[in-house]
Amino acid sequence: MSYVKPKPEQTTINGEKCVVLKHITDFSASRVFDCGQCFRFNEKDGVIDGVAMGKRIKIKQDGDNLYLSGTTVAEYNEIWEKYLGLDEDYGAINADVCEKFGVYNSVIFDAVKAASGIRILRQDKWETLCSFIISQNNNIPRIKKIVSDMSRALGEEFESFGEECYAFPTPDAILAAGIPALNELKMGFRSKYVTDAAARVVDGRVDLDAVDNMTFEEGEEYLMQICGVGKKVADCTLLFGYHKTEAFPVDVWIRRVLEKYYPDGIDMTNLGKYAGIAQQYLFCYERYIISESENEK
DNA sequence: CTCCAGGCGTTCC
DNA sequence: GGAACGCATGGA
Repeated sequence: MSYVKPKPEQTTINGEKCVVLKHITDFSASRVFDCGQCFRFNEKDGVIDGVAMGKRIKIKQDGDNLYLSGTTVAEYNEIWEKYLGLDEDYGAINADVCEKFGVYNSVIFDAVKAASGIRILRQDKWETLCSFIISQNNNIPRIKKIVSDMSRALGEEFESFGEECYAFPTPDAILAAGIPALNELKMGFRSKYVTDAAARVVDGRVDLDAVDNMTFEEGEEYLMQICGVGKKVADCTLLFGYHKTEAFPVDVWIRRVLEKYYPDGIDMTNLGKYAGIAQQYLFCYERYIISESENEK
């Protein structure tokens, strides 16, 4: 049975116009935005609120209904369907992940189950690269604070829902602000890395659109020319910013999870085109299941 | 106080 | 080629 993409409809809740998607499957809004792939959304009173693609959007999930306010059906079709990954058949992807890793590999099986509902967002390339440079040797709440502060300080201002909002800063704005301005945002040693990335994009030494046509390995090598971009940052950028779903930064950190169960190591080659998605499931498995069970001790 | 957080560059062997 | 170390910052 083939996947039927959810169809957006205009509706109204509490007098407010919004877009509704009915009968969505394999989608958990709270997990999608809390799983560490995206740093500009926050959940409050069941509403996920943030800025992406230069626009403010509020998202509320009620069972298999998904409500998007601050947008229109036309804009959903143009931007948010792909951004949210609602154009993809995650039932099939998850089956593929389990098959490639082996259904008898209990870690992956449990991870897919634990991470059920997570989708890989198709985020802006520059925002993804910059955010994951900031992520290094840092924790998610502080990454979110720095990204938020930087957007407020250097991003283009616009109004939404009667509030001032800020787009993610352009490379030009960051380069113009300079390292001292980034230091004031408490970026620490990452200030020079973000500046180097911005400078390379501005002067054309790095063409982020050129990565679209590269293989995963070519994209890795290309992005790693930026000072402060190693394998981990490059892989996360390729996965979340370019949707190159085979990206798998296993050498850097995910092995930690697997070694708990496979002290002798497991074969990480030929994991298929969704290895990056499996990687994110493992990250969430640790974030939501392992960490929580350790907290209970 | 120390340890850690979605790492990376440098230095040294 | 890989191990050890420093790096800014803030929370636990």
